[in-house]
Amino acid sequence: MVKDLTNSELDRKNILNNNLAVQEAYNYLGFQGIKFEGKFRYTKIQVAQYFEVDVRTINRLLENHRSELDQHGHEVFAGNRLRLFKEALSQLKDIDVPQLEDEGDGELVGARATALNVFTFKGFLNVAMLLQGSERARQLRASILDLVLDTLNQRLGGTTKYVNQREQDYVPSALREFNYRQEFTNALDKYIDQNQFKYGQLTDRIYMSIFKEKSKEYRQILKLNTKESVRATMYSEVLDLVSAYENGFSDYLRKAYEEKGELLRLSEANVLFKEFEEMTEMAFQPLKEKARSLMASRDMAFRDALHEQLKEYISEVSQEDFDKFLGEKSKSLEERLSENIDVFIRLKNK
DNA sequence: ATCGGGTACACGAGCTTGGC
DNA sequence: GCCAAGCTCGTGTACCCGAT
Repeated sequence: MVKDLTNSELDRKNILNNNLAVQEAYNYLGFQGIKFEGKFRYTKIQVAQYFEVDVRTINRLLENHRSELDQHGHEVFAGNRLRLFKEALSQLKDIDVPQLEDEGDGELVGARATALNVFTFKGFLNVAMLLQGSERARQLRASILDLVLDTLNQRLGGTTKYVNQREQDYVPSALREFNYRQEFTNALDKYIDQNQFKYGQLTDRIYMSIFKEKSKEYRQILKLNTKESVRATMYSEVLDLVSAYENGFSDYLRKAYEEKGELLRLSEANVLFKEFEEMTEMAFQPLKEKARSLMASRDMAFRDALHEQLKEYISEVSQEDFDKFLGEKSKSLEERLSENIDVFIRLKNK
């Protein structure tokens, strides 16, 4: 599916929030900005010249997409900041930066200018994603999409299946969940009649309650084969919630069993689950919303997977998330495991 | 629907001017 | 020669419009 960046704010944000990709794009383009306050800056005139469009066209983008552009680094310099920026500019002129000399005939800033539109590199990319008419912008959009895929592939070694395991919280959450899962299956063994369907059915009920998909549907959406573990692909926030359900429902089953004094039937357990779900509805609501939103948004951005049932929860993936899963602190599971060995031992001895 | 063009007004820093 | 008021200029912002 080819994304049309010019008409999807969500897709634009998902690229601009990916700092790694933005960094790659900067290196790739070699469009040198003026370093100011730690960021590379471009004046409105520079941006217009780069894309070979009228300055007026950039003005119109500013009128129609102001908040988005501001969010991605567009600013108006005035007063003291403008003075400092002009100084930085004239210093560059002295050292004779060819990039700046070549572009256009006039000065980048008039001496008496009292306000100035300035973009960061990210803002410049944002403009590229909005300009429909510029051929250079169109080419840049295509390169960006390739770059995003490349960096994703580079980081993840070709597969996005286990991208969920790359963040710091995954291993502790997975280990905790593993323990609660054991308690849960123990509870199903102890309190429910012998029935080959009980594990699958009640697990699916938990999944349905949290993210509106049964295990089978989830597998299809993430293209997992039968040997691949569903839980190994879940984000820590989802795993935590699964743990909460398993722990809570195990206890609920035990009480029902003790009250009844004999083994429960699977049909009874299903009714009990419905009760449990209603009882915890309000308490779990905020966590469910969060888990659904993170899961749907991340799977869209990282795995190119669409959870149809969670469509309304899709939003942008935050910069923090991109860093968490793809940035310097992100790591493969093998690295995480050796790091978390003490946690593992602690949980095992519980 | 997008783009370039036009107009009008606001703003503030630098320049000009005129009174002392 | 000095100072402050007022003017000038480049820019931003917000409209509208017609050509393509």
